[in-house]
Formats: sequence, structure tokens, C-alpha cells
Amino acid sequence: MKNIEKLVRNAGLKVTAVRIKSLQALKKSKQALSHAELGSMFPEVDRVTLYRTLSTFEEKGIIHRIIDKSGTIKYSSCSSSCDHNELHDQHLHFTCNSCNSTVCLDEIDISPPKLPAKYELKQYFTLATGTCPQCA
Amino acid sequence: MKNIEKLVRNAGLKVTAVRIKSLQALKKSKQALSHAELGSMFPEVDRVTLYRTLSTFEEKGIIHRIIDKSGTIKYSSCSSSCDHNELHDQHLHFTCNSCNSTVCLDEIDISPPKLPAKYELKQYFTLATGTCPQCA
DNA sequence: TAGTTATTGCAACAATGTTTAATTAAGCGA
DNA sequence: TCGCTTAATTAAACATTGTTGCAATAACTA
Repeated sequence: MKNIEKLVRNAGLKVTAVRIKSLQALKKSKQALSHAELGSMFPEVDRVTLYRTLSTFEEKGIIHRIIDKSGTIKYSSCSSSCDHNELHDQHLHFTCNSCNSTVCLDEIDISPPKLPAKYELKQYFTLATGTCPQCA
Repeated sequence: MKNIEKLVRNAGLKVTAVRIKSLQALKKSKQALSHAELGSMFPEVDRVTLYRTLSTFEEKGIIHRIIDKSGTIKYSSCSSSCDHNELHDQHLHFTCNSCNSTVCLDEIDISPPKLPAKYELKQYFTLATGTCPQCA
């Protein structure tokens, strides 16, 4: 049984064509993909189905969302170990101003800020922008 | 001449009712406001006018946008000194998971990350979430 | 292989944002 | 202060993005 298929099945989800192809696309892609981008990769897939597929994957923790510089939601498949409810798993993301790609930079260590008194920290999101190696 | 009026005029803009009331609202508000929130504060103002007013203010550097946790664009008036094209002026923002308010935490010092080789850093956006003092 | 249930696809809708073009108001000089 | 010029506002139409309900279909289970 293929890897992707196993991922879907283990999440307690039925293995369907849409799920396989969208998860495959996300796994293969080096950059995070928006609903619109996935939609144009698979024009035969219903918009609504794609919305639901992505939020199901997200609920199950198979993928996670990244809000890019402009507020666009993009999705990236998770490394097997990551739990995005945990503060230490919220890694740095980077959006290239030139090619508009967004990637996870897991290897960079981000330490959460100390907040003023009475503020309780739950999550910490960081986004760097600039020029990526491909566009440099 | 009032403060707000001066701000608008100094930006090279005509002083109009919509500009005064929207900028006043942003100045008075402790939290950043979305287009929708400003719209319901001033139902008499045309939606399109409000869109244009906000982007004009942003271009002129009178206000700046904050992308909150959910990707919603919110606006906050700038302190007189801030230049949001400068890395050091991109301060920490905080969204409360309970009341959904978003505020600037100017006083917290954020140091930009070291990026991997060939990545060129231009901007660094940070967003903390959790519980704010009012909701604690 | 049939039955059960999750998933899909379609239609309709809601919210958000953009563009064009006509009207109105602000600010300037006479 | 009046009228001129130009910026700003408004309304209509449209585009994009996201959501909901329901009927049809496909995936898994026994």
C-alpha cells in the first residue's frame, strides 16, 4: 500500500481519488499551496470538495495552514513528528517577494517572546519575507 | 486645527468626512480594526470608499495593516515614529483567542531570525496568540 | 455482493474585494 | 467669496472566495 494512502487511512478517512491527488500534490510540492493553486492543478475536482478535503486534512493533523504575507491561506504537508498545537512545533515560514512562494524553514530555531504581564501565550506565528535562493 | 485633520493634510490628502471619522476611530481604538468592523461603525459610509480610504492611508504610512491569525486584514494607526518598511519597526502583534482583538505590542523586542544561506531577509512578521489581560 | 455511511458534486447563497463611470465636494487662485 | 480644477465619493456591476444543504455516488464492512 502506498505511503499517501496509508496516511489517509490511518487518519480514519476513506481513501478517495480527490484525497490521494491533493495530498500527493502537497507532499511533492516544496512550497505551500493555496486552495486556488490546488484547484487549478485539478480543474476536474469540485471547489467545495477541495475546501472540505483541505479542512479535513487539517483537522486530522495531516497538513497545516500557513497564513502568508497577504493573508492568503496556504497548506503544507506536515513532517511525521509535528504537532502544531505545540508551541515548539510552530516553525518559521518564509514568503519570497519575487516568486511569491511560501516554504517552511523547520530548521530555524524560533524562541517565543516574553509577553507583558497578564498576557498568556498560546501560539507564536512567524513569517519572514525577502528573496529566496531561487530568485536571488 | 485638529490633530487628525493635520495628519490627513500633511499626507497630501484632502480632508473629508470619511477620512476624519475613520482615522479617528482607528486612533481611538486600542485594537486593530478590520474593514468590516469599521464598516459597521459607519453604516452610512460606502463600502468602496472605505476600502479606498484604508488603502490610501496605508500607502501614505498613516496606518499599517496587521494580518491576524485567521488571515483577516486589520488596520492600526501608526505611532508617529514608525516606518514599517524598516525591519526594526515591525513589532509584535497579539490576537486574543477569546475576544478576538488584535493589538500592537510595540514595547516587546523581537530579534529577526538568521535565515539559511542565500535567503535574503526583508521583513519579519510575528503574531502571538493566547489570552489578553481583559479576558484572563 | 449488498448494505451502510462517508464523501462528492451541484446549486444556491454570503461575504469580500475590485473596476468603471458619473456625481459631489475640497481646496485653490482670482 | 466665487468659480475652477481635481480629488474623493458613490452606485452599479462584476469577480473572487468561502459556506451550507441536499441528492447522488463511491468506499469500506460484514
